[in-house]
Amino acid sequence: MAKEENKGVTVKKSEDMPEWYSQVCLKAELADYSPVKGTMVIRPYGYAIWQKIMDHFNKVMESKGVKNAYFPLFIPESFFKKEAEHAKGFAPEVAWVDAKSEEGEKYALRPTSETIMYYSYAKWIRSWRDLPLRINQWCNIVRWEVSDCKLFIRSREFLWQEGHCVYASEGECDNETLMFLGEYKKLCQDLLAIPVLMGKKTDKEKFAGAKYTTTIESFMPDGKALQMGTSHNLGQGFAKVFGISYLGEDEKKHIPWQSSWGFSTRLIGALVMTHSDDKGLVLPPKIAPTKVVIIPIYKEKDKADVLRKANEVKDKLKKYSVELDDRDGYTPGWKFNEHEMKGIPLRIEIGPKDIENKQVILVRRDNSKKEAVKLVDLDIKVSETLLNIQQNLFKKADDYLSRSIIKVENFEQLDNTIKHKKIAFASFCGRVECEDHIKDKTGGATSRCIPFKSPPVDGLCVNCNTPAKYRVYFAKAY
RNA sequence: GGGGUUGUAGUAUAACUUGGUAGAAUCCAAGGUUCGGGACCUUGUGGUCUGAGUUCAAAUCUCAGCAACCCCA
Repeated sequence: MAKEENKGVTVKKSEDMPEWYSQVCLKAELADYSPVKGTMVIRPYGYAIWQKIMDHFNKVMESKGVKNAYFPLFIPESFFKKEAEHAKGFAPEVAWVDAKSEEGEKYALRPTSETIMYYSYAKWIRSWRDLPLRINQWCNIVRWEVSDCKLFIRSREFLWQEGHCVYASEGECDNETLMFLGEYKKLCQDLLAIPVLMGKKTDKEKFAGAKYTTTIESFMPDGKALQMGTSHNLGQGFAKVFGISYLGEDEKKHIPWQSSWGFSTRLIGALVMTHSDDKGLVLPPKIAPTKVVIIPIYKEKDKADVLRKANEVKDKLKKYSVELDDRDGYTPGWKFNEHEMKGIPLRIEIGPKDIENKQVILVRRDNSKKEAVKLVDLDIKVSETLLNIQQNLFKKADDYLSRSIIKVENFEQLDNTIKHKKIAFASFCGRVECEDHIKDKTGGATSRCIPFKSPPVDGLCVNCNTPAKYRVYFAKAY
């Protein structure tokens, strides 16, 4: 047990989640604050997680024919004005730079890159042979938030990927919009062990300028939903205003269809909130930069023997990204706590007793279970346990999500469900006025998504009692 | 957008009410003893968020700025 208040996380996740969350991010050395309000430093340990996410998704994109590229940070004001809905949607949070063009035109720092990219697309796309065009960029984004900021979850500058594709046909665009959303779901569930709800956004919540927006939503332990990624079918609106067209095989000019899709460093925030506990960060093995840490335990006379054996074990397990903590001057207990704070999935303790018994002690971060494992079985045991931790974390989160969804039949039930920090699954007509009203009356519940396989509608809208078009998940959200 | 709380070594704090030498801890550095769940001794480095004002004198009182956190929209 920690004796000093300032050593571990000093509040319980269940009692003060905002404070707990900040402490875990800071003390696990994922992130730090920076002097400009609403900005943050992603520290090496946090960035290592982002790199793992990038590695995973770069492979996915490569397999789908998406190329990485980079477009400028600065966007001319006139570009925003071309697509009215888009301009209106982003206007409140665009940051403008002081420097202007020689003609006096203002420049924005990109809040998203549709306009600057499609200017180029219009030059590059001439023929049906140029399609489909699939380009992604990894970059920083600036949205000058006025509401409260939170590490990873909401900051004025963040990192993301944005994919922008152009297709000859609507069908192809529809298919790939969904395909990329599906890849996001796989990333969240397989890599991050975070279950998600998948569906469409309502008209109120869709991306400014899109024909429709699809989304994956996760549900945090404090009862708030978190958008994990979105994929938009942009229709032909942007193509029209940016002059993107191609000559078809029929020798006629056509307007193409476009999609865009993105996820951000927010995923790291979701990762922290979903799995971690009162001892600090808990990382699913697949995303953990270090999966196994070895702690040697010795008195001075045993030191050489223990370290030799510890190095042998490290070598044997090197395919799991294993670290040997052989620092002098820290007791084993200190090291246990530190690596628990940083969420390393598996700990191996090796001391004189273990060497004698040809074994090591294996300790899981997710449930603290300790077990003696014979050296001959270690490789297979580590492999199995890492897999089991990954599955266990997903299952816990998935059970929580399932338990949190409450089917409601009227407004009173919806309101009650939101007050109890659950997700209400409600019949809904889809009108913006109704959604505004629900948000207002429930103290902030927004529609998270209309599931793709929405059950047959048999009821009336919870707000206006007209026949409902579909069922929608409502929850408060980050 | 509205309201509230807070800001003192790297961290977490004491002194603030009643203005008067910023003090213990921990971290960090050096040396020594330790080492199976946050060990200990000795020595050392390091601090009042920024800027104005009041005052002989400001960590303390006033104002503004900046930042963090919380609640509500």
